[in-house]
Amino acid sequence: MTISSRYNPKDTESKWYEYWMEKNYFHSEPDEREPFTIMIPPPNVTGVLHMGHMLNNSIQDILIRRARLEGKNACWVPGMDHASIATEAKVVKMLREKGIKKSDLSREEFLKYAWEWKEEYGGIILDQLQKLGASCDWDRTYFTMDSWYSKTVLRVFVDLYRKGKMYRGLRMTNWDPEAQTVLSNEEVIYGDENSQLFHIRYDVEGEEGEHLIIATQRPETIMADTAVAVHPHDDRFTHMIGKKVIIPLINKVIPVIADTYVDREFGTGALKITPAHDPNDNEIGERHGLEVVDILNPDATLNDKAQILVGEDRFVARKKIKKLLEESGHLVELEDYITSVGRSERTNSVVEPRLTEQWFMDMSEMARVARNAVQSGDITFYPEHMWNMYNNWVKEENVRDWCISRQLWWGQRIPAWYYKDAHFVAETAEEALEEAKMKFPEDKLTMEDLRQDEDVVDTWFSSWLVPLTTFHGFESKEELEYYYPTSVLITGWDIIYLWVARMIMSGYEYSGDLLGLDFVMEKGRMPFKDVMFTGMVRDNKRRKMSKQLGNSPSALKLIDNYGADGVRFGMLSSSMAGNDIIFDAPIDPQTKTVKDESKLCEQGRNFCNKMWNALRLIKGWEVVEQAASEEKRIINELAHSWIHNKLQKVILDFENNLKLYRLSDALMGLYKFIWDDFCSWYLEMIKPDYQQPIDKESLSRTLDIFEQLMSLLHPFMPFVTEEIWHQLKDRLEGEDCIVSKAPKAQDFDERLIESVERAKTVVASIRETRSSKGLKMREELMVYIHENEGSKKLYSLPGLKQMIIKMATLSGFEFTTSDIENSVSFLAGTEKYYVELNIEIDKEEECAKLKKELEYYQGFIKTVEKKLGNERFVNNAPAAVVEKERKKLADGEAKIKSLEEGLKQLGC
RNA sequence: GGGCGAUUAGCUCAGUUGGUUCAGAGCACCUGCCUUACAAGCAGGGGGUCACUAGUUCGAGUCUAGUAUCGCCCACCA
Repeated sequence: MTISSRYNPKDTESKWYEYWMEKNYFHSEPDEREPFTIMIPPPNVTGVLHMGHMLNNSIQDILIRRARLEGKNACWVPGMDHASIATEAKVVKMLREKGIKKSDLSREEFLKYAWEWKEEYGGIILDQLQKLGASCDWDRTYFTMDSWYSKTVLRVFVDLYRKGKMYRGLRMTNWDPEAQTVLSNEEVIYGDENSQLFHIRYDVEGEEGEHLIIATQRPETIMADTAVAVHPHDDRFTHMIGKKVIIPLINKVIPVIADTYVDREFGTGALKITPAHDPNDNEIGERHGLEVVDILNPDATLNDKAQILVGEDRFVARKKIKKLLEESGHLVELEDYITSVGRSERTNSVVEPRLTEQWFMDMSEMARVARNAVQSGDITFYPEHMWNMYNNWVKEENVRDWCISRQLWWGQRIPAWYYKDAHFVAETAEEALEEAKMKFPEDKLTMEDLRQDEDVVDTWFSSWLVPLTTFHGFESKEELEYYYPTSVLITGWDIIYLWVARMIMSGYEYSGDLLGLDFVMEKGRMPFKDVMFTGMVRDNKRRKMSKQLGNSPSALKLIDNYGADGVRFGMLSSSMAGNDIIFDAPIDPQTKTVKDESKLCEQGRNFCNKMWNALRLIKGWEVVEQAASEEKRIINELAHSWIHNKLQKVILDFENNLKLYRLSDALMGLYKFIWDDFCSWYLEMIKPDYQQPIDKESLSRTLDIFEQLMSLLHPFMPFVTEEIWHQLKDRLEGEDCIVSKAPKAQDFDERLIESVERAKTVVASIRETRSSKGLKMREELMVYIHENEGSKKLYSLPGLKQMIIKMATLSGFEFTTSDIENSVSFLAGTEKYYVELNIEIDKEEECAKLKKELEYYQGFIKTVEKKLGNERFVNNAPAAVVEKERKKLADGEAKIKSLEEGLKQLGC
């Protein structure tokens, strides 16, 4: 049988994924085991797999698979977000390409198209996640507009309304005068445009010659001014505060007020306040109780409240008013100015800030609770410093009420119905009608009399319920009781407020009762125990990877090139919790596009190959009962107890790293152990001579170790480990790596590990000597070690000597009490070794080498002596630290002595 | 403007509670190897004033303050 020297990820990965699915290993049902639950941050239904998803979902898969190997009941719930804005935009675009305008469609017709689009194109990303190896419980896949999900969303809306947390209010929104609709922030595109700053004189009422000059870009709105503001500490204007000024042309009298919002450096230092037509002015107006005068019609022409230029378009009015102001002598100066202007993504017309009625949610109480949840330690953030960012969002002075309405069709329609001036909030139209009938008994209302709110709720108003909702609608309360709270949330810190904070709020607001479950959860109300934040994936210029910039390699092509395991390794090997990761994909110099290549992923692919070849080596051995010789037996014995003990140490580190979500460190620890210790040292130690068999015992121990390594590594690199797992031994039904028992750290013998590590440095030094003298690897050498108490003790460990002979290709390794002629010496620890050479030794070179080393140690003990000579150090430092320094001194002195002897012997 | 973070080798990053020869890993680079699992490999090697300045301390990559540079999030520029 021949196995290829290259591991083939392509066939292997699809084979095992199908196998796992067949065996239903990803599916979870409540049972007596401890649950381990993760909710996927639901990707947009329009999304395609990108680097950020790969990082985020690799991490989730690692934690889920690890939990499975620890014997927990692992449940990873996948889902999709309906993403109202993104999806609606996609559908509108698709319709436009077909020649259909959204405005020609009824709401129902449009939604029909949208659902068709969703069914056909939506959710590609979930298939792509499978390529990555994601072990989600696909039977539980949800969509935030599934009917049962929407039902919960509406129920929450109604409940909050009844608790008095939902209210209608005026808010500055972005108005598209051409489409005559409100736009969401995301639909407004800002860009710098040339403009003019008008300096206009406002005369003070009743004081001849006194005036203020304000600066504005929008002179056509002066008729809507209800105040002029200056900075309270601006010496130029303090005497004006409280006086009245006259708006030119219409001669309306308005007050001069003081507000710190005004920037003294900008313009003239005096700001006209137009609460109806500017968001900031609106806020200032609220602070000072100013009147709101709206002078614009929905189509952005001036209405009769403007008094002049009525019926003119806003931009026509601007030109005309310029002339009027010039004529009346109020236009003092005209300054060219560049300003950022928001335009509608849909019509490209300049967006007009406009006050409209919206639904709001009162956040003050919820924010307080959410703040406490993290502060009190109910929920832990990794890394910890994310608390600062979180706190900045939820602290009292920064919390703003949440504007829930969105002027879109795709989403949960706001469950509010209007009749006359009243509104009725209910889960169904029928209930709303009942309420309306009660209020207006004499009107004989029917459904046709009620008008439902046209808007839908913010997408986050559905996704903030993910942990609470997704276990409902499938089964019963047992599910929620069993899986909730979820174990950990993995998400990017960019949505810490939009999503994380709000899920915490909803978690504390609701227990099972709201969801139609007649119990209150006992385990706690938080939606998750830990939150692990991942960083953003950036390019080598530190820009966020995005489609628009074209700076991201294709996720799927990377998987094609390196295998999912290779890519997972690449993503994880450099990503500390919460830190951004720089993913350096090379640029093709000719096409200037990003290549689907990566050094990190290459390293992952090579790692797969390394393990694959270790497998090939082992599989190639013939087996016999007994070791070939006593010498071999003794080496194998040592090799095994060393690797076994060191493995325990590595597992201990691994477990600790996982506990703290230090996944990179956990992975790299295994990587180094497998590559260096297991492959380079252990396998070389026990490897039989060419075409010789191995003894049964050694082989079975080796297979056990290898098997344990696969089980440990499995969460990070699921495919290659499952493949090797099955190649190692004949497996029974259900005996698969994915459901194996991960080994737990046991006690280990630190001194044994140390002794072998020391021997490894001896081997390295001999190899270095060989290399520097230009000797061939296969040429056998004789090595002596100076006999003393320390060396005798070290080499009393059976097999150590034999191991060095084998690993360093020696003809012999003996104790000596005298110096060896014609040899090169080196120190390992405090022991002195001689490598006997059959060639002439360059004495000068040797001398120089020894002298350099001597100098180093002399300098070294000098600093140690200085430290120990410092009374304050000896008195203040812990005894253990002082003791260590003493040992350093003694060791250093011994080395110096030995080096000096060597120099003397060489005669230099 | 408000907030958060970063600066350690050519590149990407570790360095946990201040204390072993603590200055580290991977990649890249240099030298030598087609040695019998792996050239996607093996064996060796060079390379850093830990951004700067001051302070605390017996002792600072690690703690404090300030400076510089960079990055991000949010709000916005009349």
